[in-house]
Amino acid sequence: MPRHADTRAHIVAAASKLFYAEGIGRVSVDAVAEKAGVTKRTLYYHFRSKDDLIAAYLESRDQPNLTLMAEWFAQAPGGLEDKVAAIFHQLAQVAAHPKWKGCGFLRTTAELASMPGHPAVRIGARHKLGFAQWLEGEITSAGYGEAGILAREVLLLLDGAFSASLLQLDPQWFVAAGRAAAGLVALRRPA
Amino acid sequence: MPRHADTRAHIVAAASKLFYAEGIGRVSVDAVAEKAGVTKRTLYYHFRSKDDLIAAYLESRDQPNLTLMAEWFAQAPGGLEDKVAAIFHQLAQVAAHPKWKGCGFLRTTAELASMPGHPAVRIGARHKLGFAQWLEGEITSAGYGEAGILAREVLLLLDGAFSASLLQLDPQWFVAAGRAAAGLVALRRPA
DNA sequence: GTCTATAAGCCGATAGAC
DNA sequence: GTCTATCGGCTTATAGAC
Repeated sequence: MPRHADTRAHIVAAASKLFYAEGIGRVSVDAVAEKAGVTKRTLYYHFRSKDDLIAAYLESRDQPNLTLMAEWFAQAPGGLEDKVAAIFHQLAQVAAHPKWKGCGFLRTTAELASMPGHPAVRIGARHKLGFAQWLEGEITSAGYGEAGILAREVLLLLDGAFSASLLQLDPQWFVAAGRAAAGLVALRRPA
Repeated sequence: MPRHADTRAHIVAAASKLFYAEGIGRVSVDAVAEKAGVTKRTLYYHFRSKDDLIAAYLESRDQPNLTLMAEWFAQAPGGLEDKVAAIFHQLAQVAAHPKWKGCGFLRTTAELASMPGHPAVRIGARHKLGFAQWLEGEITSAGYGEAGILAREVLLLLDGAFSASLLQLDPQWFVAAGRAAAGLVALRRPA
């Protein structure tokens, strides 16, 4: 058990596992503290409130998730269509695991829909826009047109696939979404 | 206040308003009973548990929501592209209202992600598949090919737009999704 | 309308580093 | 000694159940 330096990081890691697995509303601060191996007092020393802890949870997943998708994209062979489709195919693999429970950003913001100004909602919104902006850059680099529109269309299909796969418990929705995304990309292929 | 016959329906109506506005986890059974004007005793006479009440909430929104979208589709002028796009444009209008909080089916099932067998999740899954099947029939009637695939692609864009509009608080995502959907439909236009 | 469990959040005290 | 990070226990509100 770390004594001071990375106690905060340990708490965030414990919170991430529980919040993702159960949903933020079903996880108590007591449960997070117990999982992290600290007392509630210590937890409240590092975080002002549960809401702050929720925001830290999403913040901690922002860059890792974007990096992972960027790696899938970069390592996929073929043209832009194939690289975009690769993100969906990798997600279909991930979604097949029993512990997969959809997109933590979407689920968390769905739970916080009645609190529009919540810091975690802002972080979720920024995360999704960050993905679209990164993808827009890749589309532009590949020489395709209407990069901004196209990147947003892919994001729509991605979030739709997160929702449908979770609801139907069927990762094949990612495959279907990937095909649709590749089709939309192909529509803008430069001459 | 109704005395016996449709007490159950009144409870469901009260629950629907509260669950949609606040999320199922943030609404207590007490709050539903008070809003419905019944005692908790009466509520537990009509529903075995809060989970049953949640399932009844989604069940009560299934047909009305499908009917509404079918009406938007039927009343829109133009070809299949225009009729599909009309659903998205109408939803953009609805999403502009301050009380709009996304799709109740998606938000509820997101909250219940850790309970895959929950009756409300099954109802949500059936609702979305019902939409896709209805749309598949319309696409087939219009003479377009690959109706099943196309209907699912439209559903993916629809659910993506629900997620993005809620997260970014921007109904324009429905317009963007509608354009993408119309594009995918046009790809399958019969010769 | 009462019961019991549990939620979020707060306070008094203290061990160890400098 | 002071300051930082920790702990155990406590308060108030509210949950679902009967």
